[in-house]
Amino acid sequence: MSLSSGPKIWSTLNEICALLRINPGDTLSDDIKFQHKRVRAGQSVYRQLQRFDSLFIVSSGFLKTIVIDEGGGDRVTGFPMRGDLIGLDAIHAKRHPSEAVALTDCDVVIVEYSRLMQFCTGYPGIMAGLCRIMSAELAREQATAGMIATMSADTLMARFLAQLSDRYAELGYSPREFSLRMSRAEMGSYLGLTLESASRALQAIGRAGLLSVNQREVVLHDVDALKTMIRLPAAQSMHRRAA
Amino acid sequence: MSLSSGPKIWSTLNEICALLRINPGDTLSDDIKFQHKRVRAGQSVYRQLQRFDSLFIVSSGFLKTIVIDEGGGDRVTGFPMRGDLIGLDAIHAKRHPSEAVALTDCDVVIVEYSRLMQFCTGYPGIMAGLCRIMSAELAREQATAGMIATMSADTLMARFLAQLSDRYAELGYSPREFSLRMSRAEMGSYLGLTLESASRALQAIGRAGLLSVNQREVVLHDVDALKTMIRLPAAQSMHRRAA
DNA sequence: CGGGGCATTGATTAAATTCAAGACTAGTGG
DNA sequence: CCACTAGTCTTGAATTTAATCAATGCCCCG
Repeated sequence: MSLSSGPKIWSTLNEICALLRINPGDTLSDDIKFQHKRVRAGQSVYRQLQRFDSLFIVSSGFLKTIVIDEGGGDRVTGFPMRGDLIGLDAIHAKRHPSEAVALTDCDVVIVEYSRLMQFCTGYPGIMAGLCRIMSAELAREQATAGMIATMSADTLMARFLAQLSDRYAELGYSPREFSLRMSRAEMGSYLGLTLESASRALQAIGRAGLLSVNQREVVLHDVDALKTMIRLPAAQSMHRRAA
Repeated sequence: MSLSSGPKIWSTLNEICALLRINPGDTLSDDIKFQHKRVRAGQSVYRQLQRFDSLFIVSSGFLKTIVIDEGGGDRVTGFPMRGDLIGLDAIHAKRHPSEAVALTDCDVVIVEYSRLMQFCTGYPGIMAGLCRIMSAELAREQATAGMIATMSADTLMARFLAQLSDRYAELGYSPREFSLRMSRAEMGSYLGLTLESASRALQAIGRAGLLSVNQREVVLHDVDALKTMIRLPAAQSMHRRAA
């Protein structure tokens, strides 16, 4: 169905399971198809307060999820990329508490929630997979949340870069050299910092010799050192310039 | 329902659904029973790194969930109470990434995960309920996480107290007058503050006339005002004493 | 070539942490 | 019954960190 000539607009259930790294445990008909949706950079996959009916799987591209508080200020809660299932936080209230904005042109698979529930009853492997994904998300949030309160700006930034590096590696990209797809303000918001602090933290790590940064292009010189500084208890900060 | 003579040691599937506020959508046999477990104050329901096989539903008592980082320092991630399902973050890795410690004597229902999955395939209502619970947890974490980075210590504390008040109200206790079951250090850890800052924030709100606090006993004088100060954008802080 | 976002950098200010005493409470044993 | 002790909580002063305020520089795009 998908011709090499253009973007894919339908995926089978099997393909979806592969994207999500779920082992369905049954043979699935290739007749079960899910539609794709293309989203331009700057556009939203779903908006806050919008009625929930579908989850989305990122097939390609890079997005941010944000929560907009009463005051109109928005906070970045994540940077979904290929293989991520987004919209899970909307199941509870049947309404999206957050918004997913494409940072690059994106291709997402539309997974209607009622349909997903049907597959869950039919295929226990899919249900287990869904639970595992939600659990992982929960554990990740939990681990991150507390760090933000405890760690210094420099350490937070190091952790963020190390995480990004790992995710790129998983997707088969270079874990050493990549492009940040988000602005300093977006990074900062995600880490609970101002854009100035985010910039300074990045520069500080650069001065320590662990990376080179030029605008949004980053080269990590020592990924291991980056990961090491994360687990330093009270983080000897790098506020002196490298001699 | 439970005889006054002693603690209940078994619950039916129906009772569990009621506790979790799930509508199963089917009639369930009362022959399906789940064992309870009593936990003394200070004891753990499960420990970090322990192998995962069961979730737990809090039937009575008050607990804290903590994550212990490499350095041995622990951070509080939540304060589960009656009706809360705990251990969900362990499904993914089949190992508990956090630990649940009883702050008072507790009674929890043991829900073996493999059994739960079976009920999920048999009863779509239960599966939907589980998904809703996990989604709610996810949304809650997300909403809280960012606030910690953005809001002032006073505002965080106000928010925390307002939340506690709401939860007590839901359980049929007084939303105005209650006992904090945790230490200042535990509150602080949950909010990303030191114990001193937690104490000061509490005193500041007290001086503003919104509450009286004596050790762990709290009386909220104006719950609405408390909730109002939460949504003030940059929080005119209350660092002057009330005239 | 000019203009509008972004990003960096510096100086100042505000907030929370840290360090350090003391005060209250409950529990223990004389 | 009263001191005594351990644990928790409050309060104060100093220090530190990141936010804020304010330019300036850089790059891409029209």
